[in-house]
Amino acid sequence: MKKKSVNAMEVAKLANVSQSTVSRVFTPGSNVSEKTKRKVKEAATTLGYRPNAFARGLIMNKSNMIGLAMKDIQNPFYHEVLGKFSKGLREKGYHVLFVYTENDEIQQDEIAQFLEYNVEGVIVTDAFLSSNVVSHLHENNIPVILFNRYSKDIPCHSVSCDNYKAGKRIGEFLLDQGYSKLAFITGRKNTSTSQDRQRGFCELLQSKGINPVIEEGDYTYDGAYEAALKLLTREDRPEVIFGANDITALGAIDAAKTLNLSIPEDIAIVGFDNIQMASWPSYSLTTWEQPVDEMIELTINTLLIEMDQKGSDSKPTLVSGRLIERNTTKS
Amino acid sequence: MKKKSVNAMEVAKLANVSQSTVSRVFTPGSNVSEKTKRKVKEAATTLGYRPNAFARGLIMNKSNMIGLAMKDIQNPFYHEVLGKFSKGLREKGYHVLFVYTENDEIQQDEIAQFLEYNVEGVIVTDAFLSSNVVSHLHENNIPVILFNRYSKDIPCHSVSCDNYKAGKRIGEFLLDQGYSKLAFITGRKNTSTSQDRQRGFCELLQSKGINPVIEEGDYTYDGAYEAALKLLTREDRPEVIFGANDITALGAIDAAKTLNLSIPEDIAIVGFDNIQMASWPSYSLTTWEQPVDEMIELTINTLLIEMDQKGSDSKPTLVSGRLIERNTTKS
DNA sequence: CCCCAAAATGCATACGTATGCATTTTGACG
DNA sequence: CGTCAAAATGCATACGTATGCATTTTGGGG
Repeated sequence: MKKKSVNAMEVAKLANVSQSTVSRVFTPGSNVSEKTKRKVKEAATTLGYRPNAFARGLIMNKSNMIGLAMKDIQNPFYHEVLGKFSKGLREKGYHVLFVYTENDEIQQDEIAQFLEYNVEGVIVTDAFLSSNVVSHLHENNIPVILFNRYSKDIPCHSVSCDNYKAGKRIGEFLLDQGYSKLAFITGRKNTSTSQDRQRGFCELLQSKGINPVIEEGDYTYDGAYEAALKLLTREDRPEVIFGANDITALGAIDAAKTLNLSIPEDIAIVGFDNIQMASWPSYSLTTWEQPVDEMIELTINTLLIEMDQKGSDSKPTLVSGRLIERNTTKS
Repeated sequence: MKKKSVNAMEVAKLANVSQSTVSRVFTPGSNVSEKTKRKVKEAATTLGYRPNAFARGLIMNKSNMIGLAMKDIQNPFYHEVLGKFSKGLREKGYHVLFVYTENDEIQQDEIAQFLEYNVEGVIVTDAFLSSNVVSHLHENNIPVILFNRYSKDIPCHSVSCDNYKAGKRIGEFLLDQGYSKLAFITGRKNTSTSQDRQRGFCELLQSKGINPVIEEGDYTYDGAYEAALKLLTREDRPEVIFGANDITALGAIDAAKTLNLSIPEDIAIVGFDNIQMASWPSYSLTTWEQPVDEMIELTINTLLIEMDQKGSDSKPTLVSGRLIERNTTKS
């Protein structure tokens, strides 16, 4: 069985034109008469011809691919995000080269794929970049954008929720509800998301003279469960736990249930992300909704602009979101 | 700012060799002396050279890419699967071209991407292919494999859990526990997974003279919640609900909780997939574990074999899995 | 019917790599 | 040191497409 690579030449022969003309038919905005365009398209369909993306990419120095890196984590939030990125990018004519990374930090050899395949941009969600990886990409004129992460040490664009403000707003909300003993379960400590939510939350409380208890989590259900158990068995039990994300909050809910505490009477709980599960009756979690669609759109647009005019100043983009009140806080 | 495409020629000049030699250095198994290999690699590092995958793919007619198609669904099971595929394929030297589809059936224009980029194989999870799409791929010598799906109308390989046997086994188990009034909530009716689980379950029960109640779901939490409400408010309430997957079962659990039924005393519930959430204390769901790692490995290996020697007979591969007993069934 | 600008098309080349074949280098042995 | 097979390297070309430039065709006005 032979390799049947139907190429532009064969189409050209069948349509009695030159290979150039075939190429032009498949290049929008070229000068081709309607008549030959029809003729060529017909021939192409007959032979089942499709332009070879490799040859095209080689000569045009354009791959139409975007690299998408994502870390292994049990958070449905990112599954949703992945789908929306894929859809949004396709609408703009780009394809997704996907890399799943197991390390906290994107490694050189994972970037290597992106470079070899000439991706035109890279989106990183839920993972880090060391600054030399970023500069490695920048040297090759490939813009990078962090989704839901940022770092001031690393010169690249980012789009995320204004976690600091959201943390403050949540603190404010909880004080308004009359709570005075509050706790926070962190995510992985080295993530900007966790840090900012904590900082906003704590600063607001401290400005009112309240010092929240901090317990360390890692954005996983199990980690949060353990952390919540510690908090809930303190002699001085908090009245509210704010979890760094929804999964964390769900872990805390289950820990409370295990201890036969009732929610929100004995312990109130607040999460962050508004994943689908947060609305399930078993949990009905009060949480912060990130405007995912807006964030995705911003990310894609920022990246496309950056691909056009390389080297604009990198700056973090922040969106706000809003509080979703459900039944894990008193109303 | 110029396009700085460091190519093999520049490396060759720096290392005082020919471009051919540079190419050979980056082609495993070629004849190159150790000395020049070192010299070239050093020059390559200095210049930051990476072989251009497009040029390489063009001449070798080999893209080292696998197309992965996945449908939009709120099932964490597939998130896990995606990660493992990505990892497994990379270990074999392949990259992932990712396509998220919103339709039940993979469309021609989604396949088009795969063809243009010369993917060497296609993995489809949780979605369908019409037979003309499959033949379209086969015409181009691209093997396709269905993960967790199959169809006897469509001539292509597949790897899935033996859902029929598992359904039987679950029926058997529940009868052993002494239940006699059983119900099943389907997934999307047109999926082989849902059909087979239902068929195995029902056939076993019917062989014992029991007719389970069937309620229609769609593999979503909300659909299952509604379906379970219907079942649980029947005058003749079932003792057990078997949900076509874990998400379905979780929806059923929450419906039961909403009605203040206790689990498993008033109503027992069984799921399928053993997603992480099934083990969370709030649910602690009895379910069927699919041997995901084994399935992934089988899928990848089958695909690679098929890529080597095209055109072997397509046959479904089945694996078994096992029952995980937790607290939603009496022990 | 002719003329000429504009539109359409063809020709030739370039993109960066792999590889068959020719040529040179290596190194073991006589 | 000479010989010669094997190893290493270089040369030239091909992969399939896009595009600048040259050439041909088109069509409208005189």
